[in-house]
Amino acid sequence: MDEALKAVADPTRRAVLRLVRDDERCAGDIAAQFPSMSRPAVSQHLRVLHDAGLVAVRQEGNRRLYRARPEGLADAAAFLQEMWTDGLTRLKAAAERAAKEMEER
Amino acid sequence: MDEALKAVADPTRRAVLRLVRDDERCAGDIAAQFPSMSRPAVSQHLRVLHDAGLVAVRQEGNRRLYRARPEGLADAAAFLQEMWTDGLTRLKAAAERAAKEMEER
DNA sequence: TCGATGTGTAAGTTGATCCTTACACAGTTG
DNA sequence: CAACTGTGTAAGGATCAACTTACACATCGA
Repeated sequence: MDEALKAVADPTRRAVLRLVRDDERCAGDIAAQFPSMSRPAVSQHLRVLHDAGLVAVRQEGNRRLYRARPEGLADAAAFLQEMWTDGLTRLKAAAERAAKEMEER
Repeated sequence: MDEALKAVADPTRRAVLRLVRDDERCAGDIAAQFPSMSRPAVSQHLRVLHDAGLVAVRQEGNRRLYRARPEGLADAAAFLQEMWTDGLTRLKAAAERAAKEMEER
């Protein structure tokens, strides 16, 4: 989970994930979306995503096709859900308690 | 959002967030939960969390009281929601299409 | 006012990240 | 077989991240 969150904390990698979420894409195709950085840099980002279990690879002839593996985000999503949703619920409850107290004076 | 995800990618900081999710706690109290690392180290983690908007601080006399700020996770949670929930939906749909194709042969 | 308490900040070390260029290598095509 | 394509890996540099110890400061209590 650590690895997944760290992987997703980088904006380039998030963009890559969005690219391969709907369609399988080959490495060069992905790299072409990032003209500001070298192809090996993108290749390394793909490696990080793969090591974190966030993408799957499939070789087809000469190319490597990547696609997103949403399951890899399960734990990270669970944590954020816990902290965010539940946290907001508690915040709201606390705010309501506070409002009530104000009223009672 | 970058900052929030990076902050949350560290296991110590996630533990800190859990600690201050329900109750306000003072810095020393928090640091005491991590006997394996120095107090300044925890103080620095608190700074990172604060800079990322994930905790709020309040001074009370001598101590500083921290509490979680779930709103700070909004964007990060939205991204994971998008990648994870939607991604799984798509995966499921794809699997069903594949099953149908198998059947039709 | 003075010592004790609670915390943040400075400086420095070590290891991780991110990117670049150069290179290696398999598969495709003529 | 030879040149071409598509991609990963190696090596190195610049920056960042996570600690540690030492220190600075404000507040509290006698």
